[in-house]
Amino acid sequence: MKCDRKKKYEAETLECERLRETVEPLVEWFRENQRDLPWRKHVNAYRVWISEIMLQQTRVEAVKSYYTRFLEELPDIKALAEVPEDRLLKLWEGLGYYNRARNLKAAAQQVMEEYNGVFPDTFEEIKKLKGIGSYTAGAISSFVYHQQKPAVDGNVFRVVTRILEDSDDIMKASTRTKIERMLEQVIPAEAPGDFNQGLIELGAIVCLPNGEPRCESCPIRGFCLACQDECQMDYPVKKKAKERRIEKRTILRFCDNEEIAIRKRPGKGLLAGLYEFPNVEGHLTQKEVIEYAKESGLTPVRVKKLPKAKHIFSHVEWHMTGYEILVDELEKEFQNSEIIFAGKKDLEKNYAIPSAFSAYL
DNA sequence: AAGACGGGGAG
DNA sequence: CTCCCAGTCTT
Repeated sequence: MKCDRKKKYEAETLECERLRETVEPLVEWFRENQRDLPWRKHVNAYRVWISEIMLQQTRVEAVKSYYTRFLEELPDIKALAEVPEDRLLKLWEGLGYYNRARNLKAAAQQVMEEYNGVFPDTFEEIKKLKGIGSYTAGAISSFVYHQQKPAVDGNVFRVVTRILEDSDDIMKASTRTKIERMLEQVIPAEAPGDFNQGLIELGAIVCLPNGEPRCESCPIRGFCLACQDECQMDYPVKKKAKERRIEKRTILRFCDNEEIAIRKRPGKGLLAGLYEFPNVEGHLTQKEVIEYAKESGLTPVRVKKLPKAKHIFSHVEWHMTGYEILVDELEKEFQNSEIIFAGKKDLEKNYAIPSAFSAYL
């Protein structure tokens, strides 16, 4: 009787053979049908790197304008390594997962110091850079340096699990490792980048995540088990996320006729380093808000209740209520050194405010 | 292995 | 509204 390990090995070998059949049609399809995207013109490591980081958890349409603006202002590694953090976060404002931006700068500094300003050209070296994990290292090393390394993102998970009717939970690290291991044996030496991008592009425009996939225009439907069995929607298998906790907060707009009070969030944690309106835990009453204002040294002229708002993060929900507290002369009255007074133009131009606060902006 | 970390689109 | 998307770092 065969041991378990051997059975698994043989199953994987068969799955590799199925995947191998998709290589040629997929590469050809990608070359014919790829979208015209800003980061696909004059390909180099810097441009691919920035685009891949921006594209993490973020849709192509949303990224386009950010990418163009980012590259105009920070056209190379040196410029990125030297950009002030507040300016960097302003360029990133609205994209979310702001640590991605901080990691970009840290990695740029790493490249300046450890690689003489030249982006490293092997998977192993690239992966050592801050913010670059298995996927992004695979993407850069295969798209730019033609290394035979897999780049498994959500699109690839979807495409591969459908081709193979693979029911492993894609949230498990072992599933990623397995798919990477299989793809590594399949990636063609002549076109590693086009094959990887073919899988990704197929997932983005044909093998769709929501709604019915467009199997009729899929170049590899003949090799797809899920398509044959019409069970595409059953893949990928993913364990349900746990429920979000709810946080009640009260947002406070302290303002006079010219300026409004903002403050910088802590350097770690949610929305780290971004700016916000002062806010407190819980839903305060008008009376409590006036009390809070007086404790801050203010003499409110008028207090107005603002509409409720909700903002959903991946792991927490903010249920917000707000007040506008009009003061005679904000800057003279406020006793708190952490508070910054910003005019309307100043706020728009110089401070990154996350969209969680947009209802009060 | 599990949790933290944003924001937006589709139905 | 509810569903979906899912890379990397930290713990």
